[in-house]
Order: sequence, then C-alpha cells, then structure tokens
Amino acid sequence: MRHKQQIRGHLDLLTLSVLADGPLHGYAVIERLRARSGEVFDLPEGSMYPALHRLERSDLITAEWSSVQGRRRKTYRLTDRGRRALSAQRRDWEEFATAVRSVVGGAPWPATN
Amino acid sequence: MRHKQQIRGHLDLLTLSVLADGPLHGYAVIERLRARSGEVFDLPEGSMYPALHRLERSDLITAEWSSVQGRRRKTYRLTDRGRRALSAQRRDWEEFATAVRSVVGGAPWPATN
DNA sequence: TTTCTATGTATAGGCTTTCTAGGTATGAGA
DNA sequence: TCTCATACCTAGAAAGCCTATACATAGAAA
Repeated sequence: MRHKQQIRGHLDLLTLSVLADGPLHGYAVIERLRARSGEVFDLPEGSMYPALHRLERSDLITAEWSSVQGRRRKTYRLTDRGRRALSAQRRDWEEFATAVRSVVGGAPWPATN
Repeated sequence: MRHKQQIRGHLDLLTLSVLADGPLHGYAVIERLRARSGEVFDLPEGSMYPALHRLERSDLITAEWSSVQGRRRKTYRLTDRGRRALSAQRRDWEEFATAVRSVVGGAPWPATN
C-alpha cells in the first residue's frame, strides 16, 4: 500500500465517500475504495475495521448484521449526521488541497495573493 | 489551526517546499508556510521544530547556527537528497490528491474507468 | 524599571490514527 | 483435505503531531 502516511487523517472522508453511494459491508468498502481510487488505496483490514467502528461510535454511520450464504455480514450505512459530516469534510479537503498546492507549487504560479 | 488531522503525513512535503526557495530558520519556516498557504497552515512550534529535526536526521536538510542581533538562529537549507526527496514527494502528493478526488468526487464525474 | 510582546529555539508527555500481526469462521474448488 | 477467497475482529506497536512548558533576547509600553 502506497501512501501509508499520507492517508492519515483522510480515511474518514474516504470511507464516508464510498458509503455515500449506498450501504456496504466492511470488506466491500475496502474493495470499493481500491477500485474507485484506481488501485491506489488498498487498505488492510486492520485499518478499515477500526475506522468503521470509530465512525459508528461517532454516529456517522450505523451498522446492521445480516447473513449471506452462511457468512455473517455487518452492513454500514450513512446517518444524517454522517452525510452532513461528509459535506463538511469535503469542503475541508478542498481547502486543504488548495493550500497544499499553493505551498508546493511555490514560485511557478502565484501562491498566496 | 484548522486541518489538524489532515496535515499528518504531509508536513515534510510542505516544509521541504518552502525551503526549496532558499534557506530559512525554523520560525521563518512557520511564517512562510502560513503566508504561502493563505493563512491556512499555522503550525505550532512544537510541530515544526521536531519536524525540522527529523528532516535533519534524515539528511534531507542541513542546519547552520548563526547569531542575529544577539539572537541565536538555526538556519536550514535543502540538501541534494532533500531536493530529490521533494520531487518524489511532489509526485506522491499529486497521485494521492488525484486518488482522493476520484473517491470523493464519486458519481459526479467518472472515477475509476 | 518592570512588564509585555515578539522573536527564536527546544523538549517531554500525551493523544489519535494507522499498521502489523495474529486470530476465528464459512464456502468453494482442487 | 487443503487451500483460497471471503468476512469479521482485536491487541500492541509505531508514527506523527499537539499541548504545555521552558529558556533567552530585544524592543516597546507602562
């Protein structure tokens, strides 16, 4: 997995984003994230499950157990709070990315004015 | 300071970027970063100094002590290794940002195909 | 003169987040 | 039966940044 350090602090946004298109169980969130990112984000389960539990504790997502072909599944969906949090985090990401571009771009194009 | 969590894992890139335009001492790095980011990144010293020491230990920057008006200053400059690292981290950032946009953007525009 | 503010460096301790590494279990295919 | 893919979980470690604090000088304000 590339971007090990970089993903820190952005995993919630990514997770909420893929769940915004519809409920998914944990394993599927990982796969969807990998696919949507063009194979760039390939999270270990040990990162994803704790993240989902954290989001659940914060009431940004809710979970429901089911059983498919003898396999138990925990399906997550966004709450209203989660949807609002996603909007806010999207804006935060935009601002953050813009600021980074300004700093990193440096001289080439006008940064701060 | 906004973006507390988000900056994690990107501080090295930001620091190297501002030092790429010329040597600066720690306090000035903070100010330059704040200015260049449009006041978005306002790092506490307790974040910046450890980061600089980390980069110094990795030989990405070198430091030189001087004294200006009775005040001691430690001026940092990029090494060749640091310059190469900056290039690599810039590319990583681009890839990372693109991947995040793909995931976050979701339905609105084609993400994975 | 004393105090406040800005400049300038530094570190210890703590918190949060992610990763590593391991575990459990089912179903399918070889 | 063994292995692989699916599907869940957690303990403990590592990393990185923040809070809080400390020290020191210069200049301005009181």
